[in-house]
Parts: sequence; structure tokens; C-alpha cells
Amino acid sequence: MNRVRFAPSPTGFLHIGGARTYLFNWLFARSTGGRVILRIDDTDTGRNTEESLRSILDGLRWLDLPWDEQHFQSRRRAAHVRAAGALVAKGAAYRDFTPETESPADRSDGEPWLCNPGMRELGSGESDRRAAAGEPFVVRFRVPRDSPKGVAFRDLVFRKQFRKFADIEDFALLRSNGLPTYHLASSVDDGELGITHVIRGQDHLTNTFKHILLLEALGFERPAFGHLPLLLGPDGSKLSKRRHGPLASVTSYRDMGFLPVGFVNYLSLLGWSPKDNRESLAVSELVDAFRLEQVLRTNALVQVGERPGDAPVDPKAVWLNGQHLRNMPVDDLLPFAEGAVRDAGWWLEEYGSSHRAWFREAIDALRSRLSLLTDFALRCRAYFRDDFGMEAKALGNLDRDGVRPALRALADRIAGASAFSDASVEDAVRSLAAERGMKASLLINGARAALTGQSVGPSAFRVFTLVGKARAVQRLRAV
RNA sequence: GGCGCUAUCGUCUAAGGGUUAGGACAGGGCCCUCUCAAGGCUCAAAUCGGGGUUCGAAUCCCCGUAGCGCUACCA
Repeated sequence: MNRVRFAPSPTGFLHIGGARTYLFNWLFARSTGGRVILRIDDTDTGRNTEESLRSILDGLRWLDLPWDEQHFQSRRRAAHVRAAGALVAKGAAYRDFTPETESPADRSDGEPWLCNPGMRELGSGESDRRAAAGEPFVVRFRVPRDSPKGVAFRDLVFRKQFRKFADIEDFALLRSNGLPTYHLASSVDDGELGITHVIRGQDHLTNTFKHILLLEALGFERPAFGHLPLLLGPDGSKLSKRRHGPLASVTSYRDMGFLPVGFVNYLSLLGWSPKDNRESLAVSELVDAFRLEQVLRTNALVQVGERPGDAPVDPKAVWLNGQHLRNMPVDDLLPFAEGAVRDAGWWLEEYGSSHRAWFREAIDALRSRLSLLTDFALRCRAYFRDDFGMEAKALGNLDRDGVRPALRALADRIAGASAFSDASVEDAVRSLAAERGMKASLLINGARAALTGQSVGPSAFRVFTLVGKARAVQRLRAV
């Protein structure tokens, strides 16, 4: 069975590039019947924070793509140190006593740094003696650089890869403080956790040669590797919080009102496509269509809407979210809509009980012109509250000749009628308009303005029944 | 500097030897219509440059150029 892992380090918030890596791992696992392992790579004790761990977990949970196992790398430290010791014992790694201050290899000109002179060749006797004497050292992997050969592998995305041993430096396994480096910890864990497919960002493509060397020296079977193209900001530089702010953070998409499925759909289309022109896809459709081999090799730019009033994100992401918001089964949307209405402070307990049918109907009617969950709070106040303002354009509709008196007359008719439905309201409005020699649209738009304070919204007749008879009559009389 | 990866409309992408180079977002226009959306139709918009190979190249090869990655006792 395939086993994939997502291995974030808790040194910052969950990045959308990380979220996409997680998504592609998840899709690969789900489409091949594999398991998803979440491994928190917290070996850099100096930079780890509790807050960023929480942010990563929050973000991942929000995506609603559950993982099957969870591990903390820091708790596996003993295994990492043991592995380094074993490599030293068999000569595959060696101690490097070069002081840290002398290490910065000057690479700005001339030859690339490969190893510190003399340290590879230190006899084990001298090495053991200096270590026993307490001299600090780092453990490095001994790359077989005397061989003219190299490491080759077939990347699932980037195809054939090859690197000469002579171009791989003797990378560190253990730091002088005794803690494992990323390369060591990650490879030991990938091996011991039985990871079969390592799917990660392209920034690790050249690290893979080191990992293969390590994995094989450790006696593990080599997993398959697949590297994903990177996500770049609108300016073409690697997406980062510093440069791109909320655009790069998963939780800001959540806070902006994205549905998990809308956001996931957007991410899925960055560097991959189903090849059949479909864009709006449910998670199950993504699982069916996903093929790791058809992931692109080109980096993708994440756009930002530039027009004033736009959400500060890729307009396509907003559009895609709107597709899901409008087209998903209403009942699936309801929990999210409830959240949005609660956030706006308009939630009443009866929406969950006696008025549940009404709530469902209102959300269904309202959602067709919304794109983000936060649009409920922005544009639907009059459906939930009586204290709404009157927009200028709506006021203009009320101020047209004869509209206010006609609306007050309409209030009486509706109050006096026994029927109250979209159709009966439409009859009342149209016949009143005809009697008064007015264009029906004048009355219709006036009624919408009176009932909602807005010039835009659902069909005016629908608005009546959503607002309810008593409130509708009251709002019409108040004009 | 060294090693490597990549290159189609503004953006996300389809087409891996033969297509009027397709779709989507964003932009323009039209239709629908009680408004705004949605939806439908439509316009504008691309194969980085130069050499090859071939009857034929966006597609294969080479050279440039550009972008990105790696080159840490960070992950």
C-alpha cells in the first residue's frame, strides 16, 4: 500500500504552497488507495513555535482532507542519532572537526565547496580520540566522490534526473550540538515510516540525490519521488509572508470566506489540470481525475485582484469558490452559511430549529449572487435584521414619481389578502401597477428597495416571501 | 560563480510532428431580465529569440536569453 507524507516544519504559518503539496499528496493517496501521514518536522528547536504548529494544524483541518497518521519528528531524535552513529561506524559518514566559524565556504568565485580539507581522511583512531576529548564536530556523509559515476532516479514529475557524485557536497547529518539535520531526520523517518512516495516541492529536487545516498546507506528501500513546481507571487518571486502577506497564508483564505472545497479546487488547478477543460471540480472528482504524472513542471504565479473592492486574492479563486457556493447541494452549504451568519452576529437559535426550513430557503435564494461566505454579512443584512440602512440607489428607486404612495397601497392589499406567495405577490404588484398606469418595474424595484434597502438582490417577489408577510407590510408602510 | 530545472494569451492551462493553437479567469460587447448576479452568445489576447532535424515543429535537437531552485552545523 502506498504511503505518502506531508512534513511541514512549525516555523511559520501554513503556506498555500504547503497546502497544495499536502493536497497533491492527499489526492495521490486517495486515488491509489494509500495512506496519508502528517509528520511535523520540528528538528529546528530554535525556530519552532507552538503558535505556528497550531496555525498549521488549523489550516490543514480546515481543508477537510483528513490524514491517517501523525508523527512528531522531535520525538524520534534517538533514532536519528543512532542512524548517524551507525553510518560513522561503517565509514559511510565521518566527523568533521572544522570549527563552525571557519566553515562558511566562500562560493562567490571559484570552485564550489564539497568538503573540508583533511577531515574525510582522518583516521578512526584520531577521530575517536578527538571526539572523546570533547572537541566539537559535525557528522558529514561521505559522498563517494572518487567514483566517476553519480546518482540517477526517475522523478514522477520531472522525469529522468542525474547528478555526478563529484557535484554533491558532503552534507551534514548531525550538527555540533548533537541535533540531527533535516536531511538525516527526514531520510531516517521516510525509511522507518515506510514512505513509498515522497511528493514535495521542487526546491527539494536537488536534495533528492543526497536523500537517496543516505537512504541506501541506511539500508532502506528507495521510495519513489515526485517534485511539484513552485507557487510564485504576482511579482514572480517565491511566495512568502514577508513579500506577499495574506496572499500566502491558508488561514487568510478561510477568513476571507472561502469554502474549503473552493480553495482546494483552486489549489488543484495550480500546476495540474484534468485535461478536459473542466475547472469546477468537487473533491471526489479531483480524486478521480488526479494523476501525479501529469503535474506540470512550470512554476505558477498566484494572482491578486487589482480592481478596488476586489478581495485581495486571485479573481479565479473567487470565481471558483462562487461556483461551489452556488452549485453545491444547499444542505452541504448550510453549516458554512450558519458560520457566516453567526460571524455577522445575526444568528438566532430558531434558524436551527423551528425556522430551519426558512433559513435553508433564504440561503438558497441568496447564494446565487454571492462568491464568498463573507458576502452574506456584506450584502444580506435585511433578510436577518430589521435595522438595515438604505443605499443611495435604492433610495432613488423609492423617490420616483408615485412609487411611495403605491407601495403603501400595496402594503394594504398584501395585508388584506389571504394568500401570500411569490405568485400572489406578483399578481398584487402587477395589477396595482396596471390600475395606477405605472410601469410594473417601477413598483417592483421600489418594493425591493423598501424591503431590503438595496437596489439589487433576488427577484423582488422572492424577497417578499423571504422577509415574511408581517415584516414586508411593515417595511412598505414605513416608506 | 558552480550544478540543475523551466519557458503557449495579462494569469491558470489544453494541444507532445499535421488544429482556424482550444478552454477558464480577468477585460469589451450582445442576449435574457423586475434589479444585481448567474447563464447563453461574442470580441480582443499567446507558442521567449536564433539556428538545426523534417514534406511539415508550440511539440524533437543545439545555442542564446530570462525566471526559478540548490549550492548551510535552515527545513
